[in-house]
Amino acid sequence: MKPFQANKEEVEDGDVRRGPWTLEEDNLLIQYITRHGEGRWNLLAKSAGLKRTGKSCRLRWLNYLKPDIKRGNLTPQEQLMILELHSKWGNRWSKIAQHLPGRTDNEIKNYWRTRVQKQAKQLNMESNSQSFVDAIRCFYMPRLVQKIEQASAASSSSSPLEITASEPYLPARMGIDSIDHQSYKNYSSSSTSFYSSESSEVLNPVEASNHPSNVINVYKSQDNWYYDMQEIPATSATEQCSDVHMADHGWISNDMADEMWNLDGLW
DNA sequence: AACAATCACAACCGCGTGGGG
DNA sequence: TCCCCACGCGGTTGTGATTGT
Repeated sequence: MKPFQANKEEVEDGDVRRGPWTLEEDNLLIQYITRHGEGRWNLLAKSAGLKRTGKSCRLRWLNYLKPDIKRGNLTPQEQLMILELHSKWGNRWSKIAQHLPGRTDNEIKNYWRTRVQKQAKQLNMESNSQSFVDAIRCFYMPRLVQKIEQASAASSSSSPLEITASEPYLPARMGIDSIDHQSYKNYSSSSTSFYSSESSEVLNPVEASNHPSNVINVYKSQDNWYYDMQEIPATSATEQCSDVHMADHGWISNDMADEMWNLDGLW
């Protein structure tokens, strides 16, 4: 949907307008908030001369007009962050959005519904099922990390290396028969930590009771996200994502691994 | 080229919460 | 304590764009 486009479906219910915002309305809202600030949305709507509800004004501002809104596709880093945080917090979109500067809860929610839930559907899984959570952790998240690494490698000539990993993170293809456990073990579900630049604190420290040293640290500096993948001892178990573990869950198969792989382009 | 199906995302809706009177 | 209001959150819907047939 293009912004600022007048729409024949626009509705005026009494004195309240609904539907897509016009450029004129956007300008009114921006000008008013620039002068008077946010808040008191119902009053703001009236005072600004907008025939909109306060709710509508607030939503338009927060999700679209606010200056620090970041537009464009989510980066692999951001996608990884969303997957990780959602696995922790569920549909707490606002809370998740707090850790993705410039991204709104609405945007994250839409991403989840259109991309992630689609994956679940195609795999005949419930998006909130443990099986799908495992699928995300064991297939998609490592692949995102791989993407991040590749992007980092591609840009390393012009900028400092942002991601540290001593070896290829995953085998090029990860069918169930070809899993390279030694390289795959570097990512484990229960041990990912995120850091914020503002506070330098661990945002969601998850104690990995079984694999305490298997960690990907994610932190932000300026406008860039950084990943710090710590090596883990060779003796660490790989049960989180091993074929044995998956078999225990009763959902993995060669076919499914292939199917997951074929869906890779959708991400 | 035309139509249908699907995607992406802006916008709306209902509900819960908290503060003030 | 109750009521009202503002606000914020999560779920859902609507619609233009894109892709497939």
